Amino acid sequence: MAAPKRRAEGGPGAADRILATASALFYERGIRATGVNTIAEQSGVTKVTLYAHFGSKDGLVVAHLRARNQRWWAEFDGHLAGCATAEERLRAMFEAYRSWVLAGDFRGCGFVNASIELTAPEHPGHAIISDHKEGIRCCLEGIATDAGCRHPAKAAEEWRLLLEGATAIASLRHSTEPFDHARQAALRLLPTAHPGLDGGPERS
Amino acid sequence: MAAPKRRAEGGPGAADRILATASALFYERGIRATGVNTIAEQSGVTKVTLYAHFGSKDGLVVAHLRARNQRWWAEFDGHLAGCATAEERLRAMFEAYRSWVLAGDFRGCGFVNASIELTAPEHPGHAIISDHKEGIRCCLEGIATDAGCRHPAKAAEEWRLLLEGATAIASLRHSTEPFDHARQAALRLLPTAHPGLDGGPERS
DNA sequence: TACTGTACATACCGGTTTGTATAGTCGGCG
DNA sequence: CGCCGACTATACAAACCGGTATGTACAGTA
Repeated sequence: MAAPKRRAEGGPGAADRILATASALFYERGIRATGVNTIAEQSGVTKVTLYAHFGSKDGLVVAHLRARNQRWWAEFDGHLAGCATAEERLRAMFEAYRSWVLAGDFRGCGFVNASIELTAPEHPGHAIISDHKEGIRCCLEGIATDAGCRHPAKAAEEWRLLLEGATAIASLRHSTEPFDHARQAALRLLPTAHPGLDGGPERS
Repeated sequence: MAAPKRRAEGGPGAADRILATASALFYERGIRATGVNTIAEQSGVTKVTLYAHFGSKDGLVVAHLRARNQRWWAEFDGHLAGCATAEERLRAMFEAYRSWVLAGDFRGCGFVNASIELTAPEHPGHAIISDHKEGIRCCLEGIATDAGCRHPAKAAEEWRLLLEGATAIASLRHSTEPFDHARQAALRLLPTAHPGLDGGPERS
């Protein structure tokens, strides 16, 4: 058995164990590729218990996305803590992603992956995914504002594209390089070098 | 019946019909979410015929990726034809992606989506996906060279991140805006404004 | 005429999917 | 003590998965 059938004193309860294994498997193998049977087995729990806690597989998927979002921001705040200037925070942002690749279990953005797998557009998971991405954009806009950009929203939008693109390419090549390139490009777009111009002449 | 059982005179053969429907369904609904039964039905063909032509579902997936790659480059060449300068070609690149969203059936990059769904790292599809992405990078590097960049490879890498990120975000929001932002950022990174400097001061 | 290639129809294989029904076991608490 | 909530074990349903076996119909060709 992978886990004790009966909750060890002080150990995590069934619901926590289920959510933890589901979160891991959904990210590592994909949502569709992971069956509820496997999740139940791996968490040392019966399917009945799983359904008593989460109602359906979709319910478990939603719980997984919520939990992942929380974990993401917790880890992220840790990376950004102690950054004084806006540029430092921008660097930390890319560095956070970079270290994520090094952690080993990197398989791209779990939210983007989920949104691809969740074909039904009305799936409640999509709202969580949108919120997550909007949160990142918002965070970047704060950095742009603090950096004195004239158009912070625009800068944030461009940085987020670099971040997102680097995540996609890093996932394909299993490399940290894309984040180095993305960081360099982002800093070059940072208007510190060209104050009041958002990084350069206005072109479209 | 969706299609005539027997090949109409001059119409596409069974293999072509199978590949066409499979390609459409794999992209629109996802690979795992599309069963061979559905593909056979939709193309007006029996499963036996499908297996006679493609051997297995994986074989069909590979054929789909190959076909999609060919179609992609064909359409792409059309967009780039008639562009004189390097900047025009760069603009056309983003414009091609933009018009793709407008076409209606946009659901992100089919190759990135496939690579997420094809969990097994040894799946032959991954090689096709890598080739596709490398082809784009190569195309961008050509543009960067023609534009007189000192480090064309670097510029190409950055542009591709913008392109890839815009595709991901556009897929989430079903909007053409990401490509506008990406194009603007790419042009700002273009060294035309700062010849010999690859778009600005060297920062890292 | 005889053969070959292509596609047909039908039925089946073992396995997996999500989800449920039923009955039993255990620990803690009033 | 009795009860309740959390959990287990087993079994099942109904659909679907990729893939195969058997046999037939028809067009073209040597």
